Amino acid sequence: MLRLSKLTDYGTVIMTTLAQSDSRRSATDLAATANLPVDAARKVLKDLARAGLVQSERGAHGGYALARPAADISVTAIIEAIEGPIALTECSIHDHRCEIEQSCGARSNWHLINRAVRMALDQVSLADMASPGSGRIAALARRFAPPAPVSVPADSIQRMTRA
Amino acid sequence: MLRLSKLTDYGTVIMTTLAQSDSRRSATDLAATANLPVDAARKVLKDLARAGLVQSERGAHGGYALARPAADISVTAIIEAIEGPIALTECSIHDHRCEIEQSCGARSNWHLINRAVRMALDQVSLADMASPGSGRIAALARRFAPPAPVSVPADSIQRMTRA
DNA sequence: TACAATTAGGACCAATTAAGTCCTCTTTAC
DNA sequence: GTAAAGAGGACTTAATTGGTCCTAATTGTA
Repeated sequence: MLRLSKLTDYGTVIMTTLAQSDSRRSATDLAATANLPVDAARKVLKDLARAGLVQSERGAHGGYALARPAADISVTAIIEAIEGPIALTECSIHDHRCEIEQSCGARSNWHLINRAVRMALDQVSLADMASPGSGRIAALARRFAPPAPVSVPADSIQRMTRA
Repeated sequence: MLRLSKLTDYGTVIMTTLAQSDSRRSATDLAATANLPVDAARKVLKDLARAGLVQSERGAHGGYALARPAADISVTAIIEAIEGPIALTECSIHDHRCEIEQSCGARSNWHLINRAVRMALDQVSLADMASPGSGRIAALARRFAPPAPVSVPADSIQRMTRA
């Protein structure tokens, strides 16, 4: 569906909450603040810790804190920590696992499209997510808009039907 | 998983095949050319027809053809024809269907991030997909690369931990 | 007119994936 | 020693996807 999993969504919310805290927070505490199911929050935090995005401390008074400044954590990093590498199609990462690979003219393009999407996500940092009014994300969206008019000029249209 | 469904993938392959044909092709024929399961191809073609991306003709010698020039069909259109609107998160399209909506600081940003991704996809046309050597997609990927150095300059990092 | 080739529109089932729980173990402060 | 916390993973249920199949409607041709 080209949709992030719910856990990933939770992940961004939790990270945003963490970015706005100045001390270590427990999973329970974070879940309560962010209004998330506790067990799910725990699971997500474990993933984030494994990926090195948050630092965990065990034991009484333990909890989680960002492992580095929010500006240094991209949305991509959060997504990939929870659901693995971004890959719009099977062939955008693994080669040779697709049966039609030979006959498929689209493959090399998927690599590139995947990269474009990944870069879009790469350029949004947790700091951007956590400061709604900053306008940096809006600026990014603007930068990605088509350079010229939205639709291709009619005389440049090359019909793909070939002889 | 942030992955397109297999049917969508088939859709792009089928459309690519169609873009390279100069006459109407039957579902069976297209499936054979593209090396896809026939039933799946049929299903995809029905979706594409409903969305107005291909024109169908019933009866003997019926089949499918692109409804407009390949340069006028975006990858977004193909994706949305098969799996509905692009929405990275629940809240990127529907408002009010998420329980944590009030408390969630990330929502407004997801709208914008979603838009950025959508625009990336918007700018790839079927004509681009169908001509592997054109370099237009590579150019797009380049345009989306971060403007300055990849990592934010250290002195501009604003720690999100607040008092 | 009958028939064969096609698309239209779903229904159905099996396999996979995601979401949500729960359990046990380890670590640490008090 | 005990309670609070994270680590790691198993398990169950629900949702989604992928693949198949069936029946109707349409159209060219013998």
